[in-house]
This record gives sequence, C-alpha cells and structure tokens, in this order.
Amino acid sequence: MTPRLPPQSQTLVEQKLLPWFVENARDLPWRRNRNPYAVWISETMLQQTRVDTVIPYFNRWMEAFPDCQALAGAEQGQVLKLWEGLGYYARARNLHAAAQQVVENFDGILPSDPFALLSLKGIGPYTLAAIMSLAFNQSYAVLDGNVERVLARFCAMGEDIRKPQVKKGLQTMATRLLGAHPPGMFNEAMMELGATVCTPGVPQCGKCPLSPACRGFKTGSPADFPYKSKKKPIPTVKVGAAVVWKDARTFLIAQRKQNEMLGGLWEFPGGKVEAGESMAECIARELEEELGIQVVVGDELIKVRHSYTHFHLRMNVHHCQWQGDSPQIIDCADFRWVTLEDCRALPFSRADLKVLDELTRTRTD
DNA sequence: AAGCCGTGGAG
DNA sequence: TCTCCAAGGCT
Repeated sequence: MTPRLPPQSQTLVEQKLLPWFVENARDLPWRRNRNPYAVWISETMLQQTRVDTVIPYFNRWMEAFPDCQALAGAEQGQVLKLWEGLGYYARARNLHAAAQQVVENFDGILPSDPFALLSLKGIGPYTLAAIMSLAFNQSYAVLDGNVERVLARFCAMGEDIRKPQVKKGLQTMATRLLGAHPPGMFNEAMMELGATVCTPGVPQCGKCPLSPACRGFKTGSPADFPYKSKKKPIPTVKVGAAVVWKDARTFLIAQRKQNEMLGGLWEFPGGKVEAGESMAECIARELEEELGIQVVVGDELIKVRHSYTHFHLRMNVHHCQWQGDSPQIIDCADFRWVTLEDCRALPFSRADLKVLDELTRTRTD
C-alpha cells in the first residue's frame, strides 16, 4: 500500500533538502520565537490559509493575546473580531475554548503530551505533529497538502490523493523519510518546498533539491502528480436580507448561532428564498421566523455575490420599515440595535462587511 | 467515508 | 467569470 521511497532518499534529505531550507527559508514572524503557544496559534491560522494572509493576523493576535491566559480570559467577540476575514471561524472558537481547557487542566501551559494535545479542541493530526516537532523537537512527521504533493510526485504515485487510505500511506512515507533528521527543520523544509518549488501548477524542478531521485521528475511530466479526482459542482443559493431601521441611524443586526456556519458572527437578518417566493416575501417571512418582527420591505440597498467552499451566495439586501414589535431571539443567538460606528467593534463575515461598506458609502448624514 | 466549514489569489 | 486550492478538523 505504501509506495517505496527511491534509494538515496535519506542522503538527499541530509545533503540537499535541509541545506536548501537553511538557505531559502523565509523570515516569518512565527519562526522568530518557537514557544509552544506561538507555534499552536500560527499552525492553526495556517490551516487552509496562505502565509501572506496569516502574517498580519498572527502579529495582531500575539499582541492582543500573548499567552493562553490572555486568550482564555478574552470575550468571544474580541477573539472573532481578530479573526474576522480569515475564514473557517470554528478555528477561532476552538482556540478560545481550548485556551480555557489549558488554563483549567494544564496550569495555562500548553502540554507536551500528545494525548493531552489531541484532547484540545481544534488540534488534529497535522497540528499535533507540527507542535510536537516545532515546539518540542519530537520526531513527528507532518502531512499537509504540501507534503502530500511533494511525496506523491517523489514516488510518481498514481492513486487518487483524495482517498483517506492514500493519505494514510503518505503519512507512513513521511514518517520514514523523516527518519532521524531534525524533525522541526525537516517538516518545515518539506512544507516550504511544496509551497515555493514543488507547486500545484508547474513545479520548478530545476530548483528542487529532491529532483535527483524524484520519480515524478524522471517521468518528464511531474505536473501529472498527484492525481486528484474532480470535485462535485457547487450550487448557488439565493438569499434575502434586511436593514431594518429603527431611526435614521439605528438598524437591527442578529448574531449567528454557535456551531453553525459563521457561528458567533453578526449579520443582517434574512435567509434563503423558497421556491415560488418573491424577494420581499422571503425577507418578511425570514424576519418573522428569526426575530418575530413584522416589516415592510422597501428599496434594494445592494446585491452581494460571494463564494463559499460549498455554495455560491447571491444575497439581495433591502431597506425595511420596522412595524414596532420587539425583536425576540427565536432563530438566532442574539440581536442588537446598532449604528455603523457600533459595528466596527463587532465581527462580521465578508459578505456582510460588503453590506456595511455600502451603508457607509451611501450614508447621508 | 464524505460533506461541511471561509477567504482571496492565481491561472 | 470559473475553477482550483492553501501549513485541516469535526461530524
């Protein structure tokens, strides 16, 4: 099941890969101080997210929450605000909850025991291996998207890389290749190689320290590896949302429920348009169902298009006249009457930030 | 096992 | 505009 590594692989790692990394490693903020907390935060932020995107978020986060105690003691709203725009918000909610676990169970110090680490919310196989190797110098091989691609090419592996069984074989291969090399440096070298040389599109084999033994390189078409099955096409969802005005400056926002998409973030209330329903009917119905209020749907403010991982969003936002009933928490976590200034301190998703931008742009006072 | 969970950049 | 996808984890 596990493809065999090419001969001379270990020698190549020691004589080519590690020196290449020492020479070419980028100067990144989380490489300056390898305390376990900083490793944990950076590795979580880097999940499914590009290095250039993470850098400013990491710097702001470490300033606001320099250690587990600071993070554990923060309000969730402050945590989500610092994560705003980074996506996959469960990562932020989990970090917050896990920091409280650490304070509660481990005296505020991130544990070095692998089972203790795995008990923390948001730490899976990748993050465990990253923390164990980078923060504690233990021999754990990481397997992320970069390492998967590097290894699949290195062995010219033709199997579908999406299959869990194939990933399992690659994990075994990564562990074998790590051998007795310095774990943190090896792991970072493999990931850095995948991110900058052995890239998804056209790999730069001329610059690659592993090319002398690489079977993918020898085939003459390294870009054919790894093979990856096609994703299913994703649907488009049509949504209506409302800016319900209380007076000239004050409008209504709702907080999304925990544990659902964008959980804990604030939004303009609304929901999916049902079959045969007009936009006005949709908005009026959603506000009744979500907040128990009646509104008269007025002019359109903006059409927002936004793409998520598993669907495309088309959201029409309308100004609405409030009919006076007190909102209730029915299908949301909370609600609040706010001004544009109030919103600056609250976390919103990208789609709703577009609405806020439009309100700011068109404000008359 | 497979679907859900964000965002912005690249081609 | 469309597709892919980047230092994954949870259910």
